[in-house]
Parts: sequence; structure tokens; C-alpha cells
Amino acid sequence: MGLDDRKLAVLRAIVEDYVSTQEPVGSKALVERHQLGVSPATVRNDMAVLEEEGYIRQPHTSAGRVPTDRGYRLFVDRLSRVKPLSPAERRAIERFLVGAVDLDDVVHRTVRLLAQLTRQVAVVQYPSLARSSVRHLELVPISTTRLMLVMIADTGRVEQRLVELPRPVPADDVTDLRRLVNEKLAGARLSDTPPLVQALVDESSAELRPTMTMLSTVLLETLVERSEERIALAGTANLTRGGLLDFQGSLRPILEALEEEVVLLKLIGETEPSTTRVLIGDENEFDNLRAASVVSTGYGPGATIVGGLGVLGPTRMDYPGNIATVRAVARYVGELLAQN
Amino acid sequence: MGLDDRKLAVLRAIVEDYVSTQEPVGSKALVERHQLGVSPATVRNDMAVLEEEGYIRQPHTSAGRVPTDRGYRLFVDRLSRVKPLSPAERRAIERFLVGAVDLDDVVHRTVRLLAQLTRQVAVVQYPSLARSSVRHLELVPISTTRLMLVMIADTGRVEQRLVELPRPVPADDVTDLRRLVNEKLAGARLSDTPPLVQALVDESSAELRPTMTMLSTVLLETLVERSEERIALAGTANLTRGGLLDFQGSLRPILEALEEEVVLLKLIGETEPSTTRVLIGDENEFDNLRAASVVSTGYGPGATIVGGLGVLGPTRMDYPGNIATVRAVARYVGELLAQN
DNA sequence: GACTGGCACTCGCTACAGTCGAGTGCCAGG
DNA sequence: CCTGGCACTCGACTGTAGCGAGTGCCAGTC
Repeated sequence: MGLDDRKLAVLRAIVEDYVSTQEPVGSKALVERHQLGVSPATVRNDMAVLEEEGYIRQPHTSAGRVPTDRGYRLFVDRLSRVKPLSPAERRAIERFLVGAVDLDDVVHRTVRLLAQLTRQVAVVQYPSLARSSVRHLELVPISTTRLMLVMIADTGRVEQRLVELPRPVPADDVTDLRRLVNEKLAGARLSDTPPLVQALVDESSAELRPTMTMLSTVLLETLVERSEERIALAGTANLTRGGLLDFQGSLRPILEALEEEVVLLKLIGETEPSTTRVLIGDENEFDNLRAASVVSTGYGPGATIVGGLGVLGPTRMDYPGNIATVRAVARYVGELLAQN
Repeated sequence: MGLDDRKLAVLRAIVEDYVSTQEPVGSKALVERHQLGVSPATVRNDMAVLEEEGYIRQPHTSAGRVPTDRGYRLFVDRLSRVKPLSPAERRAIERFLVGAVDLDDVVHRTVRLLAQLTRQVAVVQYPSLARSSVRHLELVPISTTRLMLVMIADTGRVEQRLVELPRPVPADDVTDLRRLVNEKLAGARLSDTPPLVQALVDESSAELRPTMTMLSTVLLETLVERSEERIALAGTANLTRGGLLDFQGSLRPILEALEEEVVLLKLIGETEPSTTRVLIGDENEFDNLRAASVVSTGYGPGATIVGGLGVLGPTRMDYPGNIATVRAVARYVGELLAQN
């Protein structure tokens, strides 16, 4: 495809200028602001080639050039180094995350931090239940025919569900149930629990069986089927930066997409181990987000990954900076989780 | 102030037309669409008076009239009847809320329902801890020096916190602690707990005292001080309806306000018993929301109120409709909570 | 063959003038 | 007190013209 070093440098310069000024960049401005060592005319020739190859385009005939999604992709893959964080940013991360008292707190602080540092919309997935193990199951009698099932996962997540019992169950039986359930399930990965739950029913005494059966369905629902992923969001106000230029004038589709947990999960939840993923413009599968880019990564204690986090913004975003920030925050959160 | 019936009818007509068409309304259009029984010229005279009194204004000299915040206020207080809900809406409410399995589920469904029915931004406050009583406290050993404290409130809310212990505590002691704590606190309103917690420390054996002291601080934090209010939000995409006319062109301040839990709580959380509150434009205390109106009410099982819910939208909103919907949804949610 | 300076051209943006029409305020008459 | 009529205002829209940023191309130079 014949892109020599200088053409790549031109592309890089176009991306950088456009990201920072938000205006189409012309050949003259380019040579003035970057040391390309050639004249505007030469740059124009290079730009013609870049345009032919689909890396940049002209909004109007007599305007400067703007990177295409493909151009950003090339930039991210080959032309940018991850920016090291400034000491101020490192300090901000630590200051923000120190003192979190529980998982909710950690997630909320993280999502706000990300939004603030990147000035984009931030998304943080709670540690996925599918990747958690059962730490403890608690049964709390609410009335004679109602139990509250509380599941505490090793990732810190706590899920509760109400269990309607087929008939009144004495307190001693509840104690038995609690013991049985914990003996069988504590320590198991949530994804491995279905056969164990079945075994619980099979092995229980005739007396407890009806209650255990009822309990088991709720257990399965809580642990596996309804396996609720939770999501925290912050910084939507950042979408309005850059006037109405980004997102071709309408925030509507973006806001709609952000309300769909399913969409967000697809965007940030499916990260391969320890990779930072960048989705640019129409690379992502949702029509509503064709004008947006997403930078996401997985996080978790140590090397394991329990959830995803990331930021969403206009395709015209500071990729190197955002990638660096997302990675750094994910690492800090991982360390925080490892301590607990 | 000399507003006779016809002038009020004119104001009502202006509000209704403006809300539905979103365009300044002129005298001619008014007499055509409403049976006022007088000529445009007469209506113009009335409008001149209404303008003098501050109920309507002209965006430009040669344009129609638009209601002011004060005009909406008069409309809401004296000129509108609450619209009865359509059967379709009633059905939608029931269909939406039936089958909720826990509090989170109820709140999420409610907020989505509200957003969908009113086509505005919906806000639902979780049942306030301050208005809840302790149903049960659970202590779950995480390691020898760490406990997970889980508090289950009668409103269905479940809060958890990690407790760092000053020294290892054997399992039997945890059982004792659990019993002591529950004996003392179960059934108490959260706001009444501080002296009880103090009593727990004072009465505990020398052996348990250090642990109990540590536990008590976390208890107080969880139950009272950090008494976290939680909020669910939906329908932000509705802010983009009506182009950029509403909110004078910028969603920014609105989105910023919606990210502040404190702001939302002030808006919907401070409702006097069983009243529906309407805040119009600059009646609310936040500068960011001067272009917005809020309709909110309290909800709870039976006659008690445990939290607030409401909608937020442009001052140009369908007040009668939204008031009716907010009330109806609050009533349904109250019934749902009463069942549990 | 690669780069450069020069030049004609395109086209969006802004300013300005002119027209149109919705809507008003006022007034005289019923 | 209401009404029809009338002059007036002023925003919205249209068309024209000039400006200027930016381009593509070409002939000339190293």
C-alpha cells in the first residue's frame, strides 16, 4: 500500500492536531506545527495518497483533512506510544481510591475517577459473578415462610434474594439448611454450582427435601441464571464537551445505548485477558455508537480478571492518553481488590 | 390582580398549546383551536395583561407568547385537573412491576417504567435507611481478623461492610457477637440505634470488648453516618427530545446535576407525606436546573413513606399527565412493598 | 524520481439587502 | 367591554457577493 515513513508521520500529525483542535487540518498548518522538513505541496501529495487509501477524508472540498475510523485505527496500532501518566495523575488515582470501604465504594470511586481523568464517559463492570466463587451463603428468616438468601462472593459482591417456602420451617431446620448449603457450595466457582445444588436436593432428608427444593431453584437463579452483571456509569456530562460537533449533533443514540446494560457489557465486558481493547467508530457492533470509540480493559486481583472497565467518547479522542489512564486505573483497582 | 375567568382560560390554552406544539402561540391560533368565544383582538388584550403580570412572555417582538415559570405555576395550581390514567397505562404499570424478585429489581423496573410512561428522566430513591428498621444483622467470618457485616432492613435494603478486627476472634465469639447485636438492635429504627450500639459496648464482657468496640464503629457508620442513600436513574435519552429547544441548547448543566446524588436527593427525597410536589424552573435551588421542572412524590408500604420518586424534564412538560403517572406509579410501588 | 513554488479553482462562511408573514398594539366604532 | 381594521415590528428566509482556507496540478529544480 506504499505508505512510507513520512506519510505515516503526516497521518500522525493530522490525528494529533485534529484531536487537539477539533478542526480539519490543512497542509500549511501541518508543516508549521510539525517538523516534517518538507513543503506544504509535498504534504498535499501525501495527503492525497492517504485519502485514496481511506485513512483521511475531506468534510468539504475546500476544507482540511480529518482522520477516518481507519485512520485512527492505524494511528492506534502503529503510530502512537502509550503516554506515561503524569505524577499528578498517579497521585490522583491513589488519593481517589484510598479509603474505599466496600465493593460498592470501590466501584463508584473508580468510575468517577476514570470519568474525571479522561474527561469521557466512564464505565465499570462490577466483578462478574460468573468469575466469582462462593464465600458464604447466609439464610435469614424473615417470617416463618420466608427466608432471605444472602450470597457473599469472594470478589466482594453480595447478592440477596427472597425465598418463599412451601411451608413453615422451624429455626433449627434453617440452621441445618445453612450448614448443608455452605458445606456443599462454599468455595465453589459460581459456574460450577448447578450439579452441586442438584446434589444438595438429592442428598437431603425427606423432611427437608421440599424446602431444599424450593431453595435450590432460587439458588440457581441467584447464582447462575439471573447472574446479574452490574454496571456503574459516570461522566455523561462529558459527552457535551466539544459542542455538538462530535456525535454529529445528536447525543440521543449515545444516551440510549448507555442505558442498555447489555450494550455496555458487550463493550467492556468481553475483554481478553490483560489486553487493552480499542473499538473505533463503526468497529463496534451497535449502530447507535458508530460515532463513538471505546477503550476498555479487564481488571482483577493479581493476574485473574473479574470484570471490565473503560471509557467511551467521540472517535476524536486522545487515544494514547486514555489507554494509559484506563490501564493504570485497572491496575490500581486490581491491587486494591487483591488486598481484600 | 384582576385575572378574570377568561384570562385564566387564555393562559390555560396557551400552556396547553405550547406544551404540545413547542412553538410560541399567537392570538389567532388560540381562538381557532379553543372555543374562547371572543375575537383574536380581545385575546390580545388579555395576553397583554397576562404578560404584564408575568405569566407569559414574548421571545421576540413579532412572535407568539410563551408561558413563564410563574405561568406554569398558576396553571399547575389552579388550572389543571390531574388527568386520569388511560387503561393502557394502568396495564403497563401492572405488567411492568409484576414479577419483581427483590428490591433492586423493583427499583430498576420502576425507574424504567416511569421513564417510559412520562418520556422524561425518571429518578427513584431506594427506601431510605433513615426510615428503615433493622430486621437482622449478620456477621460472616471472612478470615480470622475480618468479618463481613450484613444488615438487612425491613424495607428490603441490604447493606454490607467489611470489619477489620483488632485481633483474631474465634468462631464461637462471632456467634456470641451475632446474638448480642441482634438482641439489641433487631427491630430498632436505624435512627434510634446509636445509644443502643453504645450500650452494646458498655455491656459486653471484658473479653469481647475490643472486638465489640471495633464492630460498633462500623455499625454506626453503616447504620447512621454513612447512611447511604441510593438512587436509580433512567431515561436520560429523553432529554434530547424536542431538539435543542428545551434547556436553551445545552444539556450539559442538566447532565451534571443528574450525576450528583446529593442534588437528586434534594429534588425527590424531601417530600412531605403523601403530597405530590412540583418544582418549576427556577423554583428549585440548583442553578443547573433552572430550565427544568421536577414532579415528585413519596412512596412506601401503606401510608408510611420510605423514599421518593419522580421525573425531571423541561419546564415545557405535560404537568397533569406527569403528575398522574408519578402518583399512580408511587401507589403501585407502595402496594408492592406492602406485600413483602 | 522526489520535492517545490506557483497558480487557478472550489466552496463553505459571513455579511448584507430585500421580501414575507406572523403577530402585535392601538384606536375608533358598535 | 368587545371587535374589526390598520400600521408596525421583527425574525425567518432567500439571494448575492466577497473572502479566504485549502486544494490539485503543473512546470521547474535538485
